[in-house]
Amino acid sequence: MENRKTQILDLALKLIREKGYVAISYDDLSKQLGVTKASIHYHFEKKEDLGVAVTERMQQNLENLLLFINNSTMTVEEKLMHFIARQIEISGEGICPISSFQSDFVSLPDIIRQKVQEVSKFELNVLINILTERYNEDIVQKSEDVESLAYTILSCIKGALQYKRTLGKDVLSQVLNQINRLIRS
Amino acid sequence: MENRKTQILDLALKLIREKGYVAISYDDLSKQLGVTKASIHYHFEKKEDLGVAVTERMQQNLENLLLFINNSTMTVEEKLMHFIARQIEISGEGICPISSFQSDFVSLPDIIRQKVQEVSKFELNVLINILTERYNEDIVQKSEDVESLAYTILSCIKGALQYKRTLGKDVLSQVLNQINRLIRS
DNA sequence: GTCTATATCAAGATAGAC
DNA sequence: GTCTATCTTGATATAGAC
Repeated sequence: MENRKTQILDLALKLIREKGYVAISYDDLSKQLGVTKASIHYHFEKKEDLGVAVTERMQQNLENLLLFINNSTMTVEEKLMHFIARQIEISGEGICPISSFQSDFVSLPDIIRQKVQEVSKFELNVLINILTERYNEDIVQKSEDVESLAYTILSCIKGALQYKRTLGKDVLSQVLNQINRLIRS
Repeated sequence: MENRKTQILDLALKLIREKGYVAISYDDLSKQLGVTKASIHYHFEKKEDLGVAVTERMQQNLENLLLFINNSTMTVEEKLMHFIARQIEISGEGICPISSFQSDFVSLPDIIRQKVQEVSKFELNVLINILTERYNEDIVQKSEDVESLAYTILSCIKGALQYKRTLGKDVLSQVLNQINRLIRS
């Protein structure tokens, strides 16, 4: 069943956002799906394989987002807000999966580490593209400024999603206001 | 030996920054210190006890920082930069221990979760104090603005420390530039 | 493709000697 | 205060039946 494989992947991604890659087990997955551990091992022989598949799903999600944004009639600012909204929306009760992998980074197998770096760079580039378009319309800025702005926006969002856990939900909306200040000034 | 206890605590804090609370084991600690697991269990009967002790150490570190800042002759901007520099300096090869606990949050025992929330709130207040002083000197701003600025600076720094792992070391300096923009505008 | 059963290993934890 | 030895549990992983 190709469907089951996707189902496992979806759940794994959700649990990684909630508990992290190191903390999730085949037992967690199997119980929540009502199948046995062995069944999951059939689809993803080793945990590493599951981890790699998850990063590929993340990459895919970002590519879909990029396509959607590029084919839309949104203004550049709307695109940026859409990008940010997606990050928040996807996270649900958890944090961004990239943050999750970053926290577990030294415990990850090499292959997963490489994949996470790839996804992370791709995500940065998606944001840089959006911001570059924005700055071409208005004030022309040095490309380094756009890059550092992209770094900052990503750091802010991901950091805020984590602070939500210890400081409460309103962290995000407040941080969004400050991001808007950065973009407009 | 009271010294051994501190030694364990120091190492635990370091390893939590590098690998996270869930990922570290009494085996890691004992091997690196050249003692047995049982010896560590003597000082911290359960892993939970070690986790709590680590959060108390974090709280202590923040209190020391606050004292140092309040008793110094630094300008407010220098205080802020000192605050940020400390966060970075402490992290070493890892991320901020608060971020680390936030990532592991749902896997933590209740007591540790509470402690982490306390430390997190205290850290926020230290930063708010610094910023409030700053804004009293210059433009008077609404207190909510100071709070949201504090949220944002914390999120930025912690997020950037994590992105360092996937995007490289220069993330931090670039983010710092943007934080300066936020403070001055 | 999913199951039962089992092997293997590491982790948290405890008992008791020194 | 540190040690050896041991228990228990949970996790990754594999073999083989259905």
